[in-house]
Amino acid sequence: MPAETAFAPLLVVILGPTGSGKTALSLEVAERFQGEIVNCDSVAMYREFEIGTAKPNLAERARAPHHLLDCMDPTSFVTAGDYARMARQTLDQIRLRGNLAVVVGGTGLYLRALLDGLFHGPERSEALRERLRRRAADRGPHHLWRVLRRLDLSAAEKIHAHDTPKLIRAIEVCLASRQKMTDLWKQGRESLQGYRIMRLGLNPAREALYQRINRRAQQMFACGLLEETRELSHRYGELATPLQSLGYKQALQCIRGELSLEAAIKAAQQAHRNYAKRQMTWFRREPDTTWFGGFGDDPRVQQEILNQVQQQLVANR
RNA sequence: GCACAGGUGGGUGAGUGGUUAAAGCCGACAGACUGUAAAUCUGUUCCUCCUAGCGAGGUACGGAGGUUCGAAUCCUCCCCUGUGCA
Repeated sequence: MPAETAFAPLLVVILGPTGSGKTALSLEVAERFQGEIVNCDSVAMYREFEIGTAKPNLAERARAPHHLLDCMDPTSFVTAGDYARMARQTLDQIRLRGNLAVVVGGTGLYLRALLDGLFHGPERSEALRERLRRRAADRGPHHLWRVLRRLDLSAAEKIHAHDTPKLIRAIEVCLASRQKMTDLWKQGRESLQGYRIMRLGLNPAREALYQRINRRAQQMFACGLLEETRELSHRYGELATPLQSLGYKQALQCIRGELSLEAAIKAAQQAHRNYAKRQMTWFRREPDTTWFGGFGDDPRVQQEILNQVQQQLVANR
């Protein structure tokens, strides 16, 4: 370990798929070591979205300070860049207070943006995107890909011709910066400095995870997800970003009469399961992660993790 | 009991004599991911073998026979399911 990081403060990162018990675990860690929790879940950042996001409830939030939770207006957009900036500021403040920062979340891109940084590229341009989308609509399915190939061949080789959002971002970067996106990538990223990062991964058995996800999604509907969705869609319009996400999307379809309640629950469960799987694909690549084959609310898993964090904190001194 | 309709791979559902191990969709599994990522996209998906290939063999469209060079597809009988009439 490099000398300058040997005495750097510890940063605990808890990652894992949805339903793996990250919240319960983070609370234990924060309580025990005077920690503050930094949310790293894209949808949980939006205010007023409660039931469908499985945010920590009020009693849970009282157990430790929480950050980047409930901090955005439902009509706003958050990007990975926004998140990384806010999270880094939050981390600085926690450090000044002498507390342990515990980053908890399931949004892989946000976590990477925070820890590794993003490349130095231009921000989104809504106008440009609108133009691209419109042109793509009447010029056929591979139009965007052909445009990108002309602007940045190696980017086009990496991005599949069907992957519209990534093609649009790449074209946007090339056009706005007047450089190839892949050239900008070569300039590197600004990774988070000054912390000893301890990544703890939760990886419960797939079958058990899916069962838990099914149960939880059903409970969300039983606890009033439909009512919450109805209210939020009235207030912010059906197009509000968080209303497009897991559970809310299906609830909205049910409200519109496109899905029966039973079908909506099934679809929501399915979407959550698929999401959990995608998260695992992402997190498996996360470097230097210590994996635990259980749920974060399992006392044995908690005990083991508490011990390991303890050891790291002692080693820090 | 009679009359129709139908039984296809994990599910759904095409296919009605031959490049059909069987479309498509879903699921499952695996993968990608550099500013809306709870998004978006890709691959594999009967079994066995290898020199790992538009490779070889074996099974497979309810069951048993049959017709045919060749059957998921045609014929016979049987077993199930749905609907209508008794």
